[in-house]
Amino acid sequence: MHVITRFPPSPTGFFHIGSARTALFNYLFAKKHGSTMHLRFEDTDRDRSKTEYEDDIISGLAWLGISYAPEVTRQSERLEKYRPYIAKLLESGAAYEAEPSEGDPAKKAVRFKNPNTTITFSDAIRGDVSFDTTELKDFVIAKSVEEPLYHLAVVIDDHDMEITHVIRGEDHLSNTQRQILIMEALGFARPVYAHMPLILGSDRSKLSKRNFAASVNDYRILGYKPEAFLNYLALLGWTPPSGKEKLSLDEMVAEFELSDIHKSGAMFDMEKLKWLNREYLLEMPEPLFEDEVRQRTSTLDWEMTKKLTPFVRERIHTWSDLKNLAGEYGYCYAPPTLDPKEISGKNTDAEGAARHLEELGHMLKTASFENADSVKTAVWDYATKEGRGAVLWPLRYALSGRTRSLDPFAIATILGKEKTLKRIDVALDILKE
RNA sequence: GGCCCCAUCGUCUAACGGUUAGGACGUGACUCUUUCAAGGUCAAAACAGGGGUUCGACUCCCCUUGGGGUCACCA
Repeated sequence: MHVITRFPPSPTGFFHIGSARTALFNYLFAKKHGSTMHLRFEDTDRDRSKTEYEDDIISGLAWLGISYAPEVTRQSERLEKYRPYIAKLLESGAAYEAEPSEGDPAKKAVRFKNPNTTITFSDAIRGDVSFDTTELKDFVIAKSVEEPLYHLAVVIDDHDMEITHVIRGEDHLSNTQRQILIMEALGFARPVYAHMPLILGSDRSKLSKRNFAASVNDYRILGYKPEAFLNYLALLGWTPPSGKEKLSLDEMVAEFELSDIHKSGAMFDMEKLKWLNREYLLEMPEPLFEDEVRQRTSTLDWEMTKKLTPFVRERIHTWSDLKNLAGEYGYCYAPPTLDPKEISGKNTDAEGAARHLEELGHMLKTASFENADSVKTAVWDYATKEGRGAVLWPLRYALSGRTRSLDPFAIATILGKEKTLKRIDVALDILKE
């Protein structure tokens, strides 16, 4: 099948997650058919269009790994291309110059002469859809003979770019009738339409720019991996035939079909995104993961953070969970302040805690600190004999100064033998006071 | 309000006339366990309502209800 798709954002706001999914599906479909997607900025509204928004969209696409044909088009740069078509419509009587333009009284707006018919088109996702165009009246298609408006520009661009499939949000469903009307007046062939369901906010309404984290860039800042975010986006409104929930971009391409896109809107569930992101974090190769952690914790002592990393890896969902590292695992970076009342825990008393810590100190002096297991092996029999709670709580507390922390074997491994023994001594001194 | 689209657990979804209506996230319990997580096991949780069609409807048709979109010289 011959396929050419396009992603036509209007640079009037930051890259929205709904737009990102539209881009993704257009990319997937094109790629699936050995074709490419075209990026086209719909910036006929010069007042609202900003280059900073273009930049945001471009960098967002790059972040997500969605590629497109190298030649990017802008409607603002194609103004002269539209003129002959407007002239043609005027000439054939399909359109006429009407009242003065709102912005400029010297110019006349161009209205499309509505034939008042019924337009029926077949949507790849929804089947046949019909509209009676009568209520559209004679709608305006250009501010003047040289300033086309959205519907006209889209139709001409899609024709010139030989777009075969228009995959866009459901919010464009009722726009389609206008565009088909123009298309027919111009004698253009119809593309295949596919109107995707909308991504809904937690109140089930359209995810607007006012909603929290509606921009792609928000997710980069929140510390999500682009692969995970993209994967989640794909799942909102599409289920691959394999039923897989975790799939790479290439796997998506292989499985993608328009007919598998859903019809109804889907709420964005941050919790599931977090879960998926953790899955991606967990499967990262060790060196890559360490590298990311290092870059994101540059203010901390890397020697220590590096040792902490394997334990942290199990516990984070997004990179931003790393922000709390110094707080959450402060005891790794600096000796804790101990509360004498907390040292013993609830399974023993101060006397017992002191006895156990003393004994643990002896055992750990000759133990291997190679890894958490080796530390565990050194003290496990003793702890089991004396009561694990009675032995291990004082140890863990002596090392962390926290009622909640990593397990004592992990902490000991991270700290190393010297610091571990030192902290046990400190705790003992406090107990003896 | 007119027009259009949509309707399965709280959420994302599977089912394409015949299933104890399945899975995932989340939630709860239990387990593991020195704490907190993670892990393991189990559980609760849905076909919006009403009519048809059919031997048989989550699946097909109609109506109602509900939700959403759209009605610019924005895109």
